[in-house]
Amino acid sequence: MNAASADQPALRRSKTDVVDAAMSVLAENGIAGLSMRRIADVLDVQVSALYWHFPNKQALLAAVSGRIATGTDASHLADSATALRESLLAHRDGAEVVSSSLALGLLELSARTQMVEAALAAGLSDAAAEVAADTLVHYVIGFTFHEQQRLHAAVVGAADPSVDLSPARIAVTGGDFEAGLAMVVSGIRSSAAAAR
Amino acid sequence: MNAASADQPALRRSKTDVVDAAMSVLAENGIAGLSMRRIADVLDVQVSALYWHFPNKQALLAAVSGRIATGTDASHLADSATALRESLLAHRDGAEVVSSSLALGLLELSARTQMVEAALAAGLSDAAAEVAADTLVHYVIGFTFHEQQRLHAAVVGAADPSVDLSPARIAVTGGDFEAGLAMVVSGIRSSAAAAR
DNA sequence: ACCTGAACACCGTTCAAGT
DNA sequence: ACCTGAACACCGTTCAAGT
Repeated sequence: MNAASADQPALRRSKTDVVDAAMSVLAENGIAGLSMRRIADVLDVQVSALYWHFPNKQALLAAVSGRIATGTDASHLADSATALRESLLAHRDGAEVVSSSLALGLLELSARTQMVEAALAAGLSDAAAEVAADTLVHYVIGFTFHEQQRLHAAVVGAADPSVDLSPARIAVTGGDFEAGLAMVVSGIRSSAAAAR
Repeated sequence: MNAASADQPALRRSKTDVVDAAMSVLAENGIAGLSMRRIADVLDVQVSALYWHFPNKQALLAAVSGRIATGTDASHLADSATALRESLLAHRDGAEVVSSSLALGLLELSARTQMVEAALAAGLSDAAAEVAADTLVHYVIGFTFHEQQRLHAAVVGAADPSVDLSPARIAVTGGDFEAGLAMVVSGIRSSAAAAR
């Protein structure tokens, strides 16, 4: 017989376990299916148990956001932006999840910190570097959010049929991101040149 | 006695009436409180009646989005962006409502069309003009979305206390938008110069 | 310290039936 | 053509109570 017998009190879950479960629900069901009940099911626990670990759903979502937007090290503006975009793309609805936590002030983006440093190194003033970082973050999240919602709409078939979902158009998206990014970065650089 | 006596069959509602009701619920309760039941209450109608006018909530939201992002005429990139931003700011949670309809391909932005034209006039190629317009739209919506969620968080008190909500910081936001906008526009212009 | 069980006050959507 | 009434399958959150 096993040391853990069948009538043992149920094993304790950590905050980490709860976030793990949330990540797997997100991967399988997307943000629309990321409910407290489904997370509880994965953990084989009552919904109310989750509220011992997190005060509410938004706090749990903030922890999930932290898992999605992992720290990266990049010293150039474009590299930080690309790294942020890749971390968002690596998880279903990543941009939307991160966007909500960010807007509520529940998440600090390491990519943003890197962008501020890169902007300072490029010669921007403190205030301009903050603005530049926010501008880049907004661009990356906005673009990726839009892209991920369209991908999901394509799968579900909920989108307007006039939306162009042809493979050629989808494939081109990566290039569009980089083209727009180049414009934003060049604008940031020229604002440094203007201040010099 | 009035021509419309009390036992008359209830008066018919138009699609316009439904959207009107949705607009007033949005103004009073925000997007989180914009439920089909509340809209039905305003119209003094059963929830199911709304489904005769709109196939689902997203379609109704798209109509609401059309009301928010009203057509404007501007011939410069920065003017179109500012006009779009102002239309979003004029309605509670305007950026979030428009963002979701846009991502699902259920809304055409006249501001975006104007931006494409302005970019072409500035000398961009067709493809670059599309990218430029999308970049600007992402910037405007991302910035305004973030700003409106923070304003709401400030009212509700749901935000992290470390978030700086001092009047000075809030007042400075308008300037930050324009500073970031100037960077993006300058980047777009320089991409035209590079292609020349 | 961590969880159960049950309840509260909601959701969006469907559908037969009425006028 | 437009709406009612009722139901279905969900939500997030709270709270007394258990171990």
